[in-house]
Amino acid sequence: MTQDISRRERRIAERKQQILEAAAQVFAEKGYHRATTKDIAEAADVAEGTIYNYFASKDDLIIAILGGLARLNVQQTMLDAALDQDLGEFVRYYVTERMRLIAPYQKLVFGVLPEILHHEELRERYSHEFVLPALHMIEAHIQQRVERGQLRDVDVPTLTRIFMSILFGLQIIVIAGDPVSEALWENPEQLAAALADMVLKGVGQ
Amino acid sequence: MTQDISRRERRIAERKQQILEAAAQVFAEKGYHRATTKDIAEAADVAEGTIYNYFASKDDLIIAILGGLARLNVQQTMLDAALDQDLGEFVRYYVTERMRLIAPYQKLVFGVLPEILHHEELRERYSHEFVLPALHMIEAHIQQRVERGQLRDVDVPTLTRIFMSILFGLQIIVIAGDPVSEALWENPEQLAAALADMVLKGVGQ
Amino acid sequence: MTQDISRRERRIAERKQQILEAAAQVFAEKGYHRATTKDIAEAADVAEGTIYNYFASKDDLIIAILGGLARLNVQQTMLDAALDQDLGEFVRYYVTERMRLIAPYQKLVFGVLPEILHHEELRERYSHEFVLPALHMIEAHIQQRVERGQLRDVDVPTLTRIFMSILFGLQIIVIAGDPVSEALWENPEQLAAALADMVLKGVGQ
Amino acid sequence: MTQDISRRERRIAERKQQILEAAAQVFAEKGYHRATTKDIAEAADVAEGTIYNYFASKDDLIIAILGGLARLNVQQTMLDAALDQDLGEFVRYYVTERMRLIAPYQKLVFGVLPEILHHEELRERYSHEFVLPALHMIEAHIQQRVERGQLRDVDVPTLTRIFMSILFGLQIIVIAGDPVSEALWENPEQLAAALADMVLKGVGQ
DNA sequence: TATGAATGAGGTTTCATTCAT
DNA sequence: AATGAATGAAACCTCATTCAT
Repeated sequence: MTQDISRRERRIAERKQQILEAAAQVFAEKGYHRATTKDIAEAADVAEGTIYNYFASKDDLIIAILGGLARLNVQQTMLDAALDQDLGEFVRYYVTERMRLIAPYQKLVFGVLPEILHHEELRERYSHEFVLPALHMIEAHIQQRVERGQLRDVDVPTLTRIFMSILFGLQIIVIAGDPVSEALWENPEQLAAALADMVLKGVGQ
Repeated sequence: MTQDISRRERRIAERKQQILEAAAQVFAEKGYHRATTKDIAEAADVAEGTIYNYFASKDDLIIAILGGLARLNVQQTMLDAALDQDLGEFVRYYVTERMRLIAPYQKLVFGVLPEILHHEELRERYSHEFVLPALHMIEAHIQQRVERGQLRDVDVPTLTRIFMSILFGLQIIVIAGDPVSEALWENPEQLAAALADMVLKGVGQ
Repeated sequence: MTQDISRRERRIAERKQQILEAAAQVFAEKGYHRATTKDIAEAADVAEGTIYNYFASKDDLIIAILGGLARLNVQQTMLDAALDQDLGEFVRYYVTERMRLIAPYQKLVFGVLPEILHHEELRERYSHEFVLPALHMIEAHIQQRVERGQLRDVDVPTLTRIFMSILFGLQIIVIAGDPVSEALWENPEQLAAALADMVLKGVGQ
Repeated sequence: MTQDISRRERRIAERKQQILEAAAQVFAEKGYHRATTKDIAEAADVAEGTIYNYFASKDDLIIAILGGLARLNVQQTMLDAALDQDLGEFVRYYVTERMRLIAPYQKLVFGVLPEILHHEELRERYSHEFVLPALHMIEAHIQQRVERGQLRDVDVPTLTRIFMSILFGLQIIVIAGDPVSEALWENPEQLAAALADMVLKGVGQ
């Protein structure tokens, strides 16, 4: 009996996931507004009406996708564990890890971003569940390293934003169609190494 | 007679501009797809039909806006003139200048970005008229400074992308709703100084 | 299961037919351009959007109607079977039959004719699926009768066109509002008899 | 003074004619509904607004064109003069003459026909000013020949309709795209001869 | 629960007509 | 009288959502 319920719940969860993945794929491909519920239904191999048995509306799909994205942030535990790596090693590790996690969702993010940004509630959620946690986690981590004397005396909040900006910004340049950035993006280790080198040592003579 | 023609041409140009600005404003506010031609007409204080006396379609409005954005890039002449500034001074100057130019168009850019990215022709244009020129100009400038021995031996294309990523990426974080980044964004000089400091000297001990 | 599919297919076919008949009626009544999709939807007693579940566009409705008209041509088998009738009997039979078939579609034809004639693809189809088959069938039939020595030595293609012109042309005069022609049109047998008499014997002294 | 007025009137008449011819040409080419007032203005080399200084509406253009068509009918005087020709000669003459007159207006007629047919007032006018006069004139003429004993005893009204149907109907077949009919249409004399031969002698053995 | 046809609000676009210049 | 930009009604069509099966 309890098992029946849990099996049922699992089936529901699976179906939700199936539809969600289809939606994510179609949003990534066409952008939110150009993606129709028909497209999504076809990609999920269900009928259009079925979508509405699992999600209240098309907007609801974005919200659910956003929830999935939130889980993409590098885990706090990983960061804690990484405290013992030296700074360069850590930067290389973090950049590589983050790119590995984010890369598959690049197009999706840009497919739904405008929708998120122009939708009060969604922007709040995106901000609080995805962007700010990532910022704060890395900010705290940097702060700890500063306290351990591994960085020279810089403004930690500013450094955090600059550091994260690189990762976010590179996505834009890649998507905008710069082949050099695309090549960088496809070699996470190499990029991570260059980034670590420049960020740590600076580029001045 | 010739005056009549030029007056007429000027009036047409002014009207185009009026509609374009209204469209830009509405796109910035609502995003391309949520912005209706009705909205644009109201913002421009003309009838809906009038839009089509000046632009062939709603898409055409984006194309025209994109054309306007292309003119936003820091001019080559500015860069050439800046070659004699020392490196730190230059970074501060460039960042400040670019932020000053781009800032008013931030929301607009994110309002139309998804449309651009999912529209073959538009993406090409955006890429070739806006993103790549900015990259190549600054890349050439950096290369010249490398040749003058002002930078240590770094990979110029990579440095260029990293540097520009910071500027593009910061926009995302600001728009995503991080108050710290917003504060940074609103003090271009301060941000420019911090950025120059970190980029040149690095953050390592 | 298979029954379900066939039932579904039948329902779809029926709905298509329902919409098509409504469109035909409205086109006949108002002409293609004055007929709006709203009119058609009302005549079919469905919502406007429903039309587009069955037809890709308003143009598509004409194409479908044209397909229906193509089936209106007197069948080849009928003509073959009629070879043994004597000439006068045959003319009377053919004229009667053709009028009976065409009459209900007169107004429809003239409602969509201009659209067809000014639309490259439609004109081709109308020509190849409706006009030319009718011409060629009757031409071949006449040729056979010539070979059987039932007609004096006339130019068969020319005779064919003249003969068919009478039928097509009478429609125009009827629609143009000549009461005498209308009376003729409403008594197919009488018209057929007169026509057969004149065509066979001529009107000269 | 009076001359001024008449000169002015002549200028107005000329301008009306210029616009009318442009409209006729565009209607013939595109059909009434696909022809825009912009098209007509361009073809007439005037501004769109100018059309409305001479015609009350787009519909008004059709009415005026119809008036021009009415003058196309073979003149009564010509028919009277032809009474002395023998029957075959007359048929050849009439057919040739009518084709010569009508041919240039074929496409125009089919461009505006549906509009005429679905417009109460226009259909009336087309009928009373163009179709019926032609029918009645030729009917009266045939009647006279019957009385002179040149035709065997046929029903004159019916013969008239059949005869005129050939001419109207051939237009349809030509426009519908039958190459044989097109060839016939382009050799009025030959067609007239064949027609006269068949109509007079019949095609039976 | 799954389906997919039906819905209709609302979008973009066209174009006959008006009217200030 | 001529112009052509402005107008806005109305057209065609799309698509998120509903609901009977």
